Amino acid sequence: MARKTGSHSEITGPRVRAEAQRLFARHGFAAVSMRQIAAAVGVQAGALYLYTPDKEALLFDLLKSHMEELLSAWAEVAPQGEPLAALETFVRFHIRFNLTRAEAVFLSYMELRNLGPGNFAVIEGLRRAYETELEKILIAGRAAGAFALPDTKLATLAIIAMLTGVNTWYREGGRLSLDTVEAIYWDMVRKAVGA
Amino acid sequence: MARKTGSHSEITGPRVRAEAQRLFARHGFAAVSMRQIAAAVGVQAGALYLYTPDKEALLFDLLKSHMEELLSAWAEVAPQGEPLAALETFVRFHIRFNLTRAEAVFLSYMELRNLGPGNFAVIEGLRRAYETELEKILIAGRAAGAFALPDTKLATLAIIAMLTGVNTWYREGGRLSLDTVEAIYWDMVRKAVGA
DNA sequence: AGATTATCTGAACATCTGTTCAATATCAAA
DNA sequence: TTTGATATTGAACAGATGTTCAGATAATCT
Repeated sequence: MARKTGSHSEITGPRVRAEAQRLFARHGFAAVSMRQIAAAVGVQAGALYLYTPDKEALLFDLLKSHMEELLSAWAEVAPQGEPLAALETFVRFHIRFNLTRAEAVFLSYMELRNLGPGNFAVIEGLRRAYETELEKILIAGRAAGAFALPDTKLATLAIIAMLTGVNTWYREGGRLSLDTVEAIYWDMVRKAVGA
Repeated sequence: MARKTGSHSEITGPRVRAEAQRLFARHGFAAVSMRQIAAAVGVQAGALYLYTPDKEALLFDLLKSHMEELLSAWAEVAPQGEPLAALETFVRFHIRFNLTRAEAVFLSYMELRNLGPGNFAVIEGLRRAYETELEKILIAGRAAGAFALPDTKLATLAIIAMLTGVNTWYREGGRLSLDTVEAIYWDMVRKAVGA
């Protein structure tokens, strides 16, 4: 047996990444073997190396793609107007976007330590770029007198931590609708920044 | 070679737990082998099984001890008075306590998935008990008209996520003193709850 | 001093690890 | 229909994995 009927790299490649993301998120990077990923895809372990040079590169690829999609999704939505409206847009965007990609978000927070120094720096840079997007809003709002904040850097990290926390408990069909959750968090953030 | 001079279970036992915690936090539970832990303690792998029935039990022990110490440390500090003061006490306690035990906190958030269902339920129960401590304050404050909160459960989770986030960036000797950080976070929390 | 208990070694177990590669079957183009 | 590129297998590699246990040494008790 060798090449399988109907085999195409445009199909197998994405499936490898998808199964790897699912398994890494569920069990952790180190706890998942290449053979488990291969089995989930329906292929032998050796075939994975047509799609990644090694295991760490597979993780890095997932994290990098996620962060880039996060940044470009924000770029499409990012408002230019008044800081208060911009902050509300950010809060709702962050909650909604992260909930649709819970696995990738989980990985981005939990598996950074499995990256080598170079790869780590790349992901950290992308994360910092995202944080800067929020801080720009806070700085503008403070300059305009709309927000009362002792420290915009800390406020940035505090708000992002608070919003990302939604991922740990929100389940579709639960007690509160996504819209309600967004509204409640926006209410708390708005008050926290003194607006 | 067999028993070593000066060997005592009261010394080796704690060292096993300490090194395991250090290594698990640094590299992740699945990525650390029993032989690595043993080497860090200065002992052969087989000797670890005098102190734990298996690897998962070692992790469970660390998580359970941490959560119990967290709860009992809070019990010693927990104020009875007015909700606003109680909330400030909680905020400062959470930040300060968690920073002194960064490794254990990290483990408690990251390695839960490596526990079997029974052990998982125990830790989750302890975590919920801690969350309830905060929610009790929020409920009392809302009843007294001191806080304006649409949902105390969400506020509980939001506040804890925000405060725990400090662990990801705070470093001793950094830009801000611990006192300043506490004050800034307390300012944001106080405003967020509408007080 | 001798007997008992506590602590640790070192080898062994079966199985799993990431990765490489020659062989082979299918696909797409000429 | 032949040809070359593409996708996959399956075996192999050297080493690591969690765990057990008989044997050996040190500490402690009588």
